[in-house]
Amino acid sequence: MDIPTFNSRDCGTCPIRHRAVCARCEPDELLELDKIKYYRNYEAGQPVVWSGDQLDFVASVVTGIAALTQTMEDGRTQMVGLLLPSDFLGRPGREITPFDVTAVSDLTLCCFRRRPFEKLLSLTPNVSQRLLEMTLDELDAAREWMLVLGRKTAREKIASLIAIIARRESKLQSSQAENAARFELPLTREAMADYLGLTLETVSRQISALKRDGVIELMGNRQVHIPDFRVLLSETGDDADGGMPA
Amino acid sequence: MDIPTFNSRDCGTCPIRHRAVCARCEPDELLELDKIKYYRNYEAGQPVVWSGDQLDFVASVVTGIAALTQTMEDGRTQMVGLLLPSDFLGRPGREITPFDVTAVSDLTLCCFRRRPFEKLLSLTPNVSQRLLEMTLDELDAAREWMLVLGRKTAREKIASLIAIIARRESKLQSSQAENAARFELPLTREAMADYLGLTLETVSRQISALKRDGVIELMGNRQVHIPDFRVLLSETGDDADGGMPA
DNA sequence: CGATTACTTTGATCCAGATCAATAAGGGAC
DNA sequence: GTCCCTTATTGATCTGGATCAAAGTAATCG
Repeated sequence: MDIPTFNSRDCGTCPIRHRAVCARCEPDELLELDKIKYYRNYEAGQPVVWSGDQLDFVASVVTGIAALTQTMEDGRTQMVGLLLPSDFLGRPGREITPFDVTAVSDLTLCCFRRRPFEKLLSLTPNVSQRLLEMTLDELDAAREWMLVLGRKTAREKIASLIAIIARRESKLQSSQAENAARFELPLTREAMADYLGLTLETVSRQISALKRDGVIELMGNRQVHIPDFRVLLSETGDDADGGMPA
Repeated sequence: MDIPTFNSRDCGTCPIRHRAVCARCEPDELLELDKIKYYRNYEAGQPVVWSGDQLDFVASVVTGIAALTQTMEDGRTQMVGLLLPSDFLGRPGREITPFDVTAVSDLTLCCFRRRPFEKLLSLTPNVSQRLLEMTLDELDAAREWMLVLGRKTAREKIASLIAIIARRESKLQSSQAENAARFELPLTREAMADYLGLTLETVSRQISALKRDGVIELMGNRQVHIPDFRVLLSETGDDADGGMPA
């Protein structure tokens, strides 16, 4: 993950300008992007949009975490996506969001008004290629997650979720000296349950079990320490090699 | 879903040229696409690629059905995607497939060698926009499916699967005069189980139950008749309005 | 045509995770 | 500090779907 520093300040804040785009865009493409860009902030728990509502912008996550959830007629809910920094939200060519979007932690979005963004897309192959890449990544992650939902046991689900978060978090601080890691769990037990297709009681029980078995250590409810990452991975049920991008 | 007939024969066979692309492409972009295009055929059951293998082409489905599946260390498998005609397979910018691709029925793919296709992508905004659209559709479908896997009961899962297939099939023949439909189930019980995160016994039991309750009628094992589509939908657990694209 | 093989249905039992219910532990605000 | 409220843990019981086991039904092939 090399971040070319065409313009270091902006590259750090707007994922659509990150990497690929920055490296290859013409300066005036970037100017165009900047002209229609603005930031929005949400507090933890606050809704971004409801399913069925108009979403008049597309955005990418700068900091914080957003959840995509779907709700059934009788109120059962399933989280169908977890947007971490640099993930993309919304889609060009569609006005309506098919799921609820909620800020799970304090959240900053880098937004682009839809119309100008779409226009820009049709003119600049690099921007749309970058967007395609991001979308394909999210699709891979979604499919990875289907395996988790469809076939894993409760214990494996918890281990998988912790592994994914650990990987994303420690990628940011990239301080994973060896096989240990330490980070903050950004989700409540309920949110985890919602993501994993479990109940919050089961989540709690399995976390306790992993703690008891020495796979993870908890300081308070959120601060996690993983003494040996390989042990955690062996609990996910995944293939030793290929497992888990996201 | 209007299919503009820029060139009716080709539009019917190559989904990447369908719709959006056909309507907006310059003739020479289409020529470029045609130059690097070729067809491949697979028999039902035959593998297209294995997880981890090189995939030196990208493709879209012309006829038949392909399944994307992932396998866990201990052999548990989960289908993570079902590619129906016009769906896209493979991704520009990545050589390796992260899941097994198998022909579920006899299958024809419209293939493009990777390199020339990527080059074309970077030059023609319309083609990459079209591809982006298709990818976003698949992403939506994947997320829809996460709800099915995470929160639905076995009966609801079966009803959802039948509803999705019915919608895709009858879209093709668009002969759904009123609320009835009749079509071929293209999957074995085992493949359904694999997609739904169930066992084949449970699939069989639930299909029998839906038959007993008059929601569906079977002639042989594969031919399905749905007397009233709305009854089937009420069994999916989805919201009356917003439910199930894909 | 019967034989072999693959697919499907149905039955009996078991167990992982849901559900119901209570208690404990943080974490602000005052 | 105490009170209130949200989040988390733990226990007891129940149940939907898995698992194990056995027929039943098509399809394919010599």
